[in-house]
Amino acid sequence: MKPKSNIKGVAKAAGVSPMTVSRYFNHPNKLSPESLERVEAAVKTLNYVPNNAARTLLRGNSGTLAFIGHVAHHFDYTILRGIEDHVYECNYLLFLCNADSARKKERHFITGLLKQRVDGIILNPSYNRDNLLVLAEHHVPTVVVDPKLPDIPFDVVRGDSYEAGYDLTKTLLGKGFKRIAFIGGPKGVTSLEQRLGGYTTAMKEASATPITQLGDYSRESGFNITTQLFSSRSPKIDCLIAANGLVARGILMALNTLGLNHPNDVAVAAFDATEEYFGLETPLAANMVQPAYDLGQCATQLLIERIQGFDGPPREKVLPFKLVTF
Amino acid sequence: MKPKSNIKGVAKAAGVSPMTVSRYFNHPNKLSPESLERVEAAVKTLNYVPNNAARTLLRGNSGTLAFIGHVAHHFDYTILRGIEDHVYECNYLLFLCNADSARKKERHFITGLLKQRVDGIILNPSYNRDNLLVLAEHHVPTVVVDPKLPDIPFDVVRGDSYEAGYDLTKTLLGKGFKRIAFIGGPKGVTSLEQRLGGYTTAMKEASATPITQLGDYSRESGFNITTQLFSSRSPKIDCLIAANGLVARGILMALNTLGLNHPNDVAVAAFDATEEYFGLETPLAANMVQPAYDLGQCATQLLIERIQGFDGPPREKVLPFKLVTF
DNA sequence: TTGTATGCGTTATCAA
DNA sequence: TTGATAACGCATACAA
Repeated sequence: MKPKSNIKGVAKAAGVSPMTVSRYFNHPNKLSPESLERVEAAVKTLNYVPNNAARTLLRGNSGTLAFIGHVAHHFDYTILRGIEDHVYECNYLLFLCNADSARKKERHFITGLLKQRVDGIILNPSYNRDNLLVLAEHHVPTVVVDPKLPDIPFDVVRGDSYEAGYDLTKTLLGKGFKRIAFIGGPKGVTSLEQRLGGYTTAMKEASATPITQLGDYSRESGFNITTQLFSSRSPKIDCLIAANGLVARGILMALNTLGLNHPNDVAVAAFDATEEYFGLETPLAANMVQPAYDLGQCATQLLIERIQGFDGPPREKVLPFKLVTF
Repeated sequence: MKPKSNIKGVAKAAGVSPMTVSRYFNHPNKLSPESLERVEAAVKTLNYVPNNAARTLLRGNSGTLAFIGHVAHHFDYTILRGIEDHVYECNYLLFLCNADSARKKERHFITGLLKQRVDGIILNPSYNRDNLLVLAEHHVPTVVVDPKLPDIPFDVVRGDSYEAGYDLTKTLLGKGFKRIAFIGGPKGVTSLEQRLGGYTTAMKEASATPITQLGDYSRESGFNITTQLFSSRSPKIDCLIAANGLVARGILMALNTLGLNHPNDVAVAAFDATEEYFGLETPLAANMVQPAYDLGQCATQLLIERIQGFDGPPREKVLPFKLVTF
């Protein structure tokens, strides 16, 4: 019968006490060279891997983090990559929890993660305040990226949506466009309202009339709104701002169908239109992009500070958008 | 001093024994209605959440699965979604381990997951046989999706690449194309070699000469190969098969630069060109797509069967591609 | 249906 | 530098 692959078995094989083996993994510098060597050999022959469950039980933390969100667009995945890379550097493992913006699914994940004694959570879109409260009650360090709701009792990382809306509109006005419409995106979502605010302000400053047609973030939304917009009235609209890349795609399809040419008849600009969405033939008039990867990295950074004991009031990191061309 | 939020504290608050609380979570049907109610109340007031670490320690399994891979393209992410959804249904939590095809990173994740006593692993591209052996040594149930290497001692799920290559080529020949070239994709990778095999066979059956220019899966690869191909000689090539969506994009860019028109001068077809990569203006001549989501689901299914005790020899599931148009 | 005793693998604490 | 002991929270086996 071969010895069990636990700390005791290794200790016996190495001729030392279990504590020495434990120290081999946790404070190897506190061991004599001889002990070090003997334990190393025993570990190798027994193929021993420490059992994190025992450690978690004892210490109350598991060495794991989690991302709860709704990875639907390329933008979300880029945030996730930023998180992943930083999590990796900090030697944690990451749970991926795609809650699909469904309250029940999100709750399911939260419960599961609490059971696992996850050390911290990065939360992307959540429209549900009560799920956030559960996290607060259990004192799980939590950081929210790109929040959909205002007044959240956690650290928050987001893009500067107001400024982005303002700057994008200014840019377009500067290019000579006069009748600029804002298309798509869900009503009531903080970041979108802020972009809209920036757009509206910039338009008014230019004595232009804001034209907004909200919807959601889908291609269909862009397609339908555009189709309606150009068939109901005979608008003098010369530029459309898409709420995101998918909406832009829908807009382009609609213009195509309508026999209108981008950029000659109507120019299309967008927020967060990532490289993957656009071909060579139709560069956008302008494209204001959130630093998605940085958002992820920054969120992870804040989270780890919390885990390491930072106990100040909720922080808010606001990162600037970038004007991107391709 | 408030009672600790463990099974004992709940037991005391509910006036029952710890075992009754344990049963409340694991075999609630074996409790009297009264006990059930009292425990439920105590759990609620104490905000108690079971500690999975203790359970893992006792049972040896953690209720977690992991995906190790390299999520770079939309295709990979679709596989991941298939995995995620099935994992969710089966009530596991999923670790996301983006190893970026780096041997060292992959090994790091494997070690970490072993420590966590992960119940099973789904492995995507791995070019490293020794990492696979580590998994085998530790008897972690493992399933490989879309393997890059042949002869792997685990369950495997993959697309029928040979048939896909054959069928796609036949389709194009059937459309009247004669001089069809195969562009991009890395040499030595099983699935690509198989596509190539199918392509070659179909070409030979039609008494046509195969023309292949491998590279990798990047847009640059498609761009460069195409540029070279059409400047070095004056080919009578009338159709290009791109190894994937990014390569196709590169090809289209190159043709554009060369002043050649798709589909009139040279038609472009592809494998795995997903919706996101293409606009309205340039539908592909043909597009042979792996059922990525299904691959993920199937892999998860096989994995869970292994976890539940299935102990047969390695299985291989081969799913058919689909011819997709948009 | 309920309860008691025991042990899972590890590490904090204290002692040597 | 090393070791003995106890404790982390839970569920299995058994007893009542």
